[in-house]
Amino acid sequence: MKTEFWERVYQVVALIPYGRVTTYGSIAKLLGMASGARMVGYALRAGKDMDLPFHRVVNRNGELTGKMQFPTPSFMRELLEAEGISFIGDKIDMSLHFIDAEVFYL
DNA sequence: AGCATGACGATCG
DNA sequence: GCGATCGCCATGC
Repeated sequence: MKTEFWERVYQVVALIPYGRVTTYGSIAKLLGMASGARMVGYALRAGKDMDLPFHRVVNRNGELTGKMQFPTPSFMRELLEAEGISFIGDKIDMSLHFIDAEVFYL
């Protein structure tokens, strides 16, 4: 990786609990970039070849905005449903599965 | 150095 | 509730 910021993003993603999801903004804030949510997504895209649960990171609205980056657009959702995550239409039921990055990252 | 781009987020009409 | 806009800031050309 080129920046430490990216490494930290990966570390946080790796700690997301099974069956839970967090947001780009939450991670960005945790890393000191409250308004750098885009950078988080950028970092994930750059490291999509790593073994990390990127599918557990969604935008604030629970949308799988990164599904296009997976082999197939439906793959991301399949992984999430396999973890017991429920959907409302095409979005994740945030009230049940969202967990702020600050909660699990120590 | 300048400009366009992006797995976002908040606001506004 | 939805689309248009703007702000954010690292990357890449």
